[in-house]
Amino acid sequence: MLFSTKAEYGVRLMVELGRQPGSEPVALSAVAEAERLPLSYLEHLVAKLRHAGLVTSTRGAHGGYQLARPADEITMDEVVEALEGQIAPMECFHPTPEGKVLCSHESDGDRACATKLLWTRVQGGVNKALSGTSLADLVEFAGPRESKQSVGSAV
Amino acid sequence: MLFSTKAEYGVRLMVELGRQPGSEPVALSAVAEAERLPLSYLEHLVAKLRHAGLVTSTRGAHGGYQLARPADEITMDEVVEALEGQIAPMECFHPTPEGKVLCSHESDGDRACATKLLWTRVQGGVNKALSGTSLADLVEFAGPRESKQSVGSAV
DNA sequence: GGATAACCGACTAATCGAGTAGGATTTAGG
DNA sequence: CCTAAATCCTACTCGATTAGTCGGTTATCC
Repeated sequence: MLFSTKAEYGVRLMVELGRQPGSEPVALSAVAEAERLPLSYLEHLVAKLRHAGLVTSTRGAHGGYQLARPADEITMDEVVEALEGQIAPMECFHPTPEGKVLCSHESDGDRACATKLLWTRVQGGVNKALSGTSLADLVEFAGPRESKQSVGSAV
Repeated sequence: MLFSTKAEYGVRLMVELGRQPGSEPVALSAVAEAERLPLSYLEHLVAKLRHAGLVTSTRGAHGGYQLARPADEITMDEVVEALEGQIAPMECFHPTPEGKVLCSHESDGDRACATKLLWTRVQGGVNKALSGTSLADLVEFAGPRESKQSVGSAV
């Protein structure tokens, strides 16, 4: 598996927030029930999303969570990275702030790391998929609440 | 991390086999030494590659391993899948023999799984990167033995 | 003040990754 | 035939991570 249920649950949580029409916060317990996910586990995940600045919270009665930004300004690479940590195909892969890629094997001496080409391509593919998909895309795909719409194979 | 060191080590092992010029088998201990990897761990990995029909072995003294096919006929999706198992972004993702994708949440009743769109795109990106890269590409990228050639940033 | 809900940290069970260890089997060469 | 070199195979360990649970604290609305 490329990703764990943290990404899965967390994305579903975000979609659930994104499909809420109003501007009132929605309680985590409501999300947990709607998605049939354990509330106490969601608490951990939503904390990560909050620390990443993707959701805001209001405490106390009638409190809950909201998206920090409109859904079409949230890309899924932010979401998945907040939940799973740095997205790199391999342990030795350290993207620098300037966008370059360092491979810790590079200092091996006699040659460039043979696998670098492959992992670079894989990371490119994943990154493109994640950053090219917004939360709004998923909300639209999921359709309005309670109405199961037929979903074509166009992806 | 998307992949573990199983993929990393296994790919490096394959590259090492691919850069051997002759048709004689190379001993795993030679690969282990060249790549500075633990021999006993490589044994596990090469077993997976053998079961997948990617390498052949000859036992006994002067035995070792060889590629089962020319390097340009081996694509990296085969290699990585042999080492890591089915490449799916998420637990719930089950590709059918016909190439379609099933999501176990699909039976949730009230709607299609909201995350399906995202994981489908991610899988597409990874698959394209892996199946679009052959072992020969990596062998060429790594360059000939013992001569570190300058590697451009073109990827 | 009580109910509601976010927040926080500690704990747990199961699984997986990354090896190690030890042996059994096969084969080339002397 | 004997031995060294190799593949092959099973079992084991140790640590990290996943997927949670649990109990308690704080903040807020009514």
